[in-house]
Amino acid sequence: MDMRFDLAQKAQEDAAFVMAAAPSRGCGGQYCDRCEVRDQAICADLDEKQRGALNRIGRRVSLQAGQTVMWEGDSSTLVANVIEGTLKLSTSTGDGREQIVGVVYASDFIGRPFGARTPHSVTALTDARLCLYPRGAFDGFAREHPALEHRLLQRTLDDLDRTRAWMLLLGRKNAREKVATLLLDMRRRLRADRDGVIELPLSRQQIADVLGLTIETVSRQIGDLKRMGVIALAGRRGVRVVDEERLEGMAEGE
Amino acid sequence: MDMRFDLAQKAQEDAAFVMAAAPSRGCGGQYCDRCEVRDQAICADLDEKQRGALNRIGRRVSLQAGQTVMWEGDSSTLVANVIEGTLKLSTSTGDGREQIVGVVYASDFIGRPFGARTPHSVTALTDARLCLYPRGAFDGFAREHPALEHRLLQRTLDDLDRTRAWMLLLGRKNAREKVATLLLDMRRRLRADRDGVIELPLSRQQIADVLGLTIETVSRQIGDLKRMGVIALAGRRGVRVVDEERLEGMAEGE
DNA sequence: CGCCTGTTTGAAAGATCTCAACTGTAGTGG
DNA sequence: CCACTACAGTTGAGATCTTTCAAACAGGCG
Repeated sequence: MDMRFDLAQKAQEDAAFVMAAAPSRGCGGQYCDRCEVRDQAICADLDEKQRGALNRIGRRVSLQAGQTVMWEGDSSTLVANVIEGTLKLSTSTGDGREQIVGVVYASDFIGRPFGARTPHSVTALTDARLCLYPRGAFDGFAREHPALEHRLLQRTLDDLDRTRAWMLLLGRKNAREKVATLLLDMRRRLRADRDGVIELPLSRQQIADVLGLTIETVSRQIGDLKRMGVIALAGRRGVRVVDEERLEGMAEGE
Repeated sequence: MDMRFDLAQKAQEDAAFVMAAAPSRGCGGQYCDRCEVRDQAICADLDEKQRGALNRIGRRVSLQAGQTVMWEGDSSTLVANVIEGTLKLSTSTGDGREQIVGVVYASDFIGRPFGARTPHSVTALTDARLCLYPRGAFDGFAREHPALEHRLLQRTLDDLDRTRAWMLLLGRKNAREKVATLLLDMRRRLRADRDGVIELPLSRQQIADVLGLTIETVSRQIGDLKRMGVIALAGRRGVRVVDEERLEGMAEGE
C-alpha cells in the first residue's frame, strides 16, 4: 500500500517536470505529415489547413512509463491524442482502493473536453507520446469544427459502449471469467509477435485493478489457466493463447 | 430465473405492439411548445424552425412499466428523448445473469446514434413517454445541426463520467457501500415527497442488478440500514434518509 | 379468504480476500 | 561473470463476505 502511494507521489513530480520542461514548440504541420495515427485519431477528417490550425495550439510530449498526466479531481486543463504507447484511466476510493476504468492505446483521445473537472487520473503504462492541447483552446477549436466534434462524439459513444460492457464483467462475472475476458480483449487489441506471444502492458496488480480483484486471485487464475494448458506464459508480461476456443468458453462462463 | 425470462418474453411482445400500433402522427410543433423537458433535452439549443424540422421526423410514444423499447444486439433503428418516466439500460451474459448499466430519467437521451447495433436493452421501469426518432433520420439531422451534436456530445461525455464512477463501485466497493451509494444517488436524482420519502423506481431485484449483488444481499443491507436508524422504509419502494451524514460515510467505507 | 408475487430471514456452502511466507527474475555492482 | 538486492509474482491457510438454497412473511387483488 505504501509503495503504491509513493509511486503516485513520484509520478506526480515527474509529470510536473514534463509539463514545465516541455519546449512549447507547437506541432507545426511537419509533425502531422508524418503522424502515425493521423488517419485514426479524431483529427482524421480535418483538411490540411484545419489540421495546421489545430497543431498550432498543441504540442508533443513524451512520457515515461509510470508518469501521470492528469489527476482525478483536478481542474480539467489538458486534453490529448495518444500517438504511441498505452495509458490507464483510474479512480480511487478515499481509502486508496483503485479501479482502472479504461486502458487507452495509440490514436485514442484522453482528457475531459467541455467539463471543469478531470474525473479520473491518466497514467502511462508504457513509454508514450502525446499530442497535448490546452483544454480551453481545444474546446474553442472543436466548437468551430463540427467534423472534429463529430469524430469526438463517435469515439465517446464507442467508449461508452465498451465501458458499459465492462460493467457486466465487473458486476456479474467471477474471477475465472474476468481473467479470461481480459486476456481475449488484450489479444484483440495488441499485436502478437511471431511466436503468438502478446506482451501485456499491465502488471498483475494492474490487471487486478482492471478486473476488480486482488493480485493474488489474478495470479491464481492465470496459474490455473496455464496448468490447464489454455495459455502459456513467457516471462512476467508475455502470454500466448494456446486454446482460444476454450478460453472464449471460460470468458462466457461455460 | 424462469420468471425473469418470461417477463422479458412478455415485454418483447408488448414492445412490438407499441411500435406497430402507435399512430405515426409526428410531433408537430404543438408538442414541443408545451414539452416538459424542452430546455433540458438535447433539442434545447435548436431554434423554433429547427425544432419543427426535428419534430417532423419523430413521434411520441407511451410505454407501460415493464415494456422494452430496444433489445441488446438488435440493429440500431431507434433513438429517443425521455419526456417522462424512468428506464433502465441492461446487458446480460449468455446464461442470463443481468447487469443494469444505466438508469435514465426525464430529458435523458436513449439509443445508439451513429452505430449499427444497440449495445444494451432499454426497458421502462415506470410508465413513460418518449419522443422517438428513426435512427437514420436522426443521424442525418444531427450531422446537419452542430448545435444538436454538441449537446449530444456533452451528454455522452457526462454519461461516460458517471458510468466510469460506477465502475469503481462495482469493482471495489462492498455490499454496504454499494447500497448506501445507490440510495444517495437516487436521493439526488429523485424528488422526495413532503415527508422526505423517495419512491425508488427499482425493485429489490433491480437494485441487485444495478449493484452487482443478489437480491438477498440487498435485502439484508437495507434491513441493516433500517435497524441502525440510518434510513426508514415506507412500503416496498419508499425510503427516507434519516441520517444523511452517516449514510454518506457508509458509502465511502468509513 | 386464499393466492400470487415480491421481500425478508436463516443456515450452510462457496468464492474471494487477507495475511504471511516463499520463489524467481531482473537489475546492480563487484 | 557471479553474487546480491529488490521487487513482482506465486503459493498456502484461514478469515470474511457474498451467494445459494430453502422457508417464512407481507401486501395487494380476485
